[in-house]
Amino acid sequence: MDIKGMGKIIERDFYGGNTLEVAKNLLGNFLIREIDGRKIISKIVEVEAYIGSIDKACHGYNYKRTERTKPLYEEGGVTYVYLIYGMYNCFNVVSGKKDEPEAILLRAIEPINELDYISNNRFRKNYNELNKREKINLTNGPGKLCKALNIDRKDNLKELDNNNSIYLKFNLENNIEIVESKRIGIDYAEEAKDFLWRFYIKENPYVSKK
DNA sequence: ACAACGATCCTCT
DNA sequence: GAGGATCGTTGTA
Repeated sequence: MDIKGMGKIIERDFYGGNTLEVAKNLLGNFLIREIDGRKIISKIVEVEAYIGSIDKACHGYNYKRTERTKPLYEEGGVTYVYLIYGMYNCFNVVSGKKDEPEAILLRAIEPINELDYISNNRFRKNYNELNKREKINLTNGPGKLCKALNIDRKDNLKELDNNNSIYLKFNLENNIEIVESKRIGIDYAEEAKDFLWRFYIKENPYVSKK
């Protein structure tokens, strides 16, 4: 399948940079999910940055090391997938340097192809059977996009490269305006709840919250 | 061994 | 906007 603007794979050094910059630079690029013999393509439209050294919302705050937080300490370029509320998976791209617990949560994507596959994962029916509300709710949240792409903890701690089933590719025709705002669902995080570390593509209909 | 919690989502009103 | 679902992870003992 030919996708307009699709460039080469995003390589490991890209993820190793400053996490806030990497987060913004992810927007507009393509997420590729290979599963069940398919290649599902979507566009990243909303992300949040987490930086453990200074961020009370980060699972690796104050360099906390547990079984769960292990992936955060890897050199940027691996996955971090965890279960939340006993029901939903959240997918992160680990960023920054080794031993610095930093990652970027993917909060929303815009589906490009394989719409029936995504629709069935989410609502057990084909895309043309969805109502307007269901169509926009396919992938506009961190738990939703994992359900849509069939991502769970089996996908944790994997390199984001061609040898694995999740990786990114550049969008050579990326032309977006970025909005910065407060992150969602971290009211407990004291001063960190006000950090403007949520980034999304202005006016994109698949963003989870304005 | 156990209690408390959570980077969410869905269904109401 | 409010409330409930649901269970792995974590801290405490």
